[in-house]
Amino acid sequence: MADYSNKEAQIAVYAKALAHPARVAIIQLLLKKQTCICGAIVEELPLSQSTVSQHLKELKLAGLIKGDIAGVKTCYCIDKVEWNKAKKLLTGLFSMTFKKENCC
Amino acid sequence: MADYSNKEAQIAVYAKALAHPARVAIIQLLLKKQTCICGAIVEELPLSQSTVSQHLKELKLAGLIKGDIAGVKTCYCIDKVEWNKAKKLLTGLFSMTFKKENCC
DNA sequence: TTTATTAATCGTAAAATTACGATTAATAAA
DNA sequence: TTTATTAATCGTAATTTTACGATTAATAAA
Repeated sequence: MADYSNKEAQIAVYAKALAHPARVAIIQLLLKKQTCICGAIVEELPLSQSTVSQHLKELKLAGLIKGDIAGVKTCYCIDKVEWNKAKKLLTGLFSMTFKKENCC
Repeated sequence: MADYSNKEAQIAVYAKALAHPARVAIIQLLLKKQTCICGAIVEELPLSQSTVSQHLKELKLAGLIKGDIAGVKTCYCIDKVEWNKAKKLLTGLFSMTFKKENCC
């Protein structure tokens, strides 16, 4: 009956950001690669430039990444502070202990 | 250009399941509570019975929970095996190390 | 200055999500 | 058997997401 907690809402925001394989792929790319130029990301994905741009926008909206315009190109990278918040919340959820054996 | 990996796709499936505060709340409830009767879950959420049922269906579809019909009621609980798979994939993603300092 | 490159945004269509009330099917209780 | 309870499903409307091509704005290169 009560409303959701901030924590629950924020977990949902981060989870939603990772709720599409393209965005998961982008995040992994940014974690691994030396470069984070938008064009390179587009090349790695089976999607058009505009669609990739949209996914980048969503990740940016959730706070997980940030973009830095460098001339004609844009350099993306993980926002470490926000990423660690997400890590804390998500791993926190998954590290909760089961209070009882399954009832089902 | 290539397609997504199974891993990326599966991470997205689990993340999508957690991409709504109501479903995060349900999962937390099932992790904490002694009881997991559908009616009790409905009472805890600011949503109608049918909407909660829909969210339960989505969580079940992602594999994270299972339901056991017990007479007129239905008892829900976390699917531990699947939950641990999700835990492994998600915490795996978040434990990836940064290969370089931020470029932005 | 003109041309090319890069990435964001616009416009749009199709599909998916979210929410609800109403109905249904199944079991339990009277 | 009749009535009540529970939860799934149906039907539906509103919103959001996803995807693309086309256009735009900005910078770089010729």
